[in-house]
Amino acid sequence: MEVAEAAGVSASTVSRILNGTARVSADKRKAVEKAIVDLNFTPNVLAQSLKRGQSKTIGVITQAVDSPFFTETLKGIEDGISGSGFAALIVSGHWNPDEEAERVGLLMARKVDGIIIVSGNIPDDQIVRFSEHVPMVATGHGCESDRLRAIRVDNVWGGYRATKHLIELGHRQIAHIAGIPTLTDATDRLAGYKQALEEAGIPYNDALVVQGDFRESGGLLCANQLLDRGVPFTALFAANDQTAYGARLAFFRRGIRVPDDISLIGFDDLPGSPYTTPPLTTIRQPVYEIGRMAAAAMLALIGNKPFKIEPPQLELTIRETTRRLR
Amino acid sequence: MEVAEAAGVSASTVSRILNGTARVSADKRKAVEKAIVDLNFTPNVLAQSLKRGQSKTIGVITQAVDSPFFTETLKGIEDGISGSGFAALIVSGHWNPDEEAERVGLLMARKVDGIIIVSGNIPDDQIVRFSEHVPMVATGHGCESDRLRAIRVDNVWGGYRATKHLIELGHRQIAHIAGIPTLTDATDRLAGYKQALEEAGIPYNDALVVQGDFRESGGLLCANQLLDRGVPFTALFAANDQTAYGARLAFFRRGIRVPDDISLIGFDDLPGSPYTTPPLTTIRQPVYEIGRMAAAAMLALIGNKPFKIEPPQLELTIRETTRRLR
DNA sequence: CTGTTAGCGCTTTCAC
DNA sequence: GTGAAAGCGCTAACAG
Repeated sequence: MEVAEAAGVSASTVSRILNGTARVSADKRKAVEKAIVDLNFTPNVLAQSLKRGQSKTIGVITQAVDSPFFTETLKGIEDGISGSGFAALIVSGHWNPDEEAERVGLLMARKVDGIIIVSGNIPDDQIVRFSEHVPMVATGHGCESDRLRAIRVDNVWGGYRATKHLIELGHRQIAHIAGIPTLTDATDRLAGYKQALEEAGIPYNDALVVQGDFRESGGLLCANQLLDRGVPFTALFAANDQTAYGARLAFFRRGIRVPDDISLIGFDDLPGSPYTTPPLTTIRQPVYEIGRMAAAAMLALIGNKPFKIEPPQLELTIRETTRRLR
Repeated sequence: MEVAEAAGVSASTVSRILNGTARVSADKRKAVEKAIVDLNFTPNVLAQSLKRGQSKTIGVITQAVDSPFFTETLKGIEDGISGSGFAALIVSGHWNPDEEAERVGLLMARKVDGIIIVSGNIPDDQIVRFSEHVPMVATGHGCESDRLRAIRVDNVWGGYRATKHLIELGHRQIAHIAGIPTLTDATDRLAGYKQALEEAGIPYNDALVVQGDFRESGGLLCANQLLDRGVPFTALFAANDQTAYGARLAFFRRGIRVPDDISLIGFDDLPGSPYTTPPLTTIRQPVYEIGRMAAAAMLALIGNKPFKIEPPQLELTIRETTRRLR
């Protein structure tokens, strides 16, 4: 390499200094260090990777980089690997299992040292199969194996807790805007809703449940639908905060006051939720912490170190969109 | 390579088939294709890159992956390069010039084929210097050179247009919560605010301007500050939507109605802004389009193709937080 | 302590 | 059309 020549030593010596692999005499070290600065030299990570068989890169598959929900997790991952010498290669799967699988291929071709998959629609058994080739960490999935760690919150509990909060406030007619039915996050929350209802002896009413899409526009649409059905309700549990935002606007449009006329609870606790008017009561999901945990688990997996995943806890965050009935 | 052996041909032939570099007889092609499928072979991109001297990777430096403002641009970039065979390596600089410079180094060490830098605090001349080593596209910067393209919106115009909208509605006492003063985005918007005032013959009043931080919490704080000063105002121009959200909450807390008592206008048009209550009037910034354009410009730069950057236009988006005075 | 040698997986002349 | 050979930039034995 160029530096070696300039410093009058062999390439090996330069490599040794760069990596601290072995002791080098002080004078040669000086010469090499000078040459490195003079030539503004940076080792070619590609060549290093090819040689070492690992690329110091962690692949991350997210679903939509534009959703605040994912970006918080991304930030956690980023913070978690920062300083470790690894970099994150981020790609999106857009909730499409085929696309996700293709992305996994893309990442493997780049010889990433591990893949973190943030939520998504890939079947669990396929993830297990992938993990035979490369260490994986999956959030929002339940499966584990030798080289696969899963991080998942208890969405059933979350749906249950949200609904129970409403019930505790005296509500009995509680509507629900569900999420995308193919995602277990959504169906789990719905299951929790039903469970809380049943526990309180409130019969489940199909007319009070409508299917959204986890986005604001869906929330707006669904709330209107709910209202148009004419079945009265005093509280609404939205499957996520974005849905709640949309529903909130629907209510606003019709002059329905929150929480005076209808109590509203969301799910996620997005960064914007403390700043809605009024601030949104919600189930806080520790997305940032999930990201950090995913990163830590991956680093441990790569380094063959033990790591215990503490399942992150959901938390009822009471703000001002829910109130006691009467 | 393994595939070559399995198919009974040389590595060169496999390479030729993989890249379509030369004609290969049909039978060998068949054999190789079969072997590829059988062995589930994917070429090692690292080795390819090392050989070819380009990595099929575009580095992206963003400032904070958790801000909706940046993630929209990121999505645009991602969509823009998808299908081109390139992948995006995303890192954040956190508004810290030193950190940004270090990240550029990290990306260069990985031999990225180009770097897109999304906003940030690196001095322009340093970007020019970087661009001597690797093609660059910078958003929010003005400098251009041989291997450097810049994409920037006219923030002065935006600040001017926002303020003028308020003036057209009859407002004369217009407050402003500014952004981070080290960012030209912020100072430009402030300049536009002053310009509109001057044009309308309204004297600039220091007591009506306070410095925020482009975030909700800052907006809340600053709006309270403004209110506490006791200098009356009927309209507020917030330097970005997040600031507007915070200010909106401050007003809500004090029973000040928007837009009945105070008109409010933001800047950016974040995905959530059409869903605030009431929906936020703002200056729409085409962040997604900026991302796409950055990607297209980069691809053109890499391919040595000509590309004309159409400076993206800001647009006054009137919704329901501003109204005519009286 | 340090230089020599071989090779990571691929592409690309250069012959045949 | 196709194989042999060289080499991208680096690291890791292996000798000294």
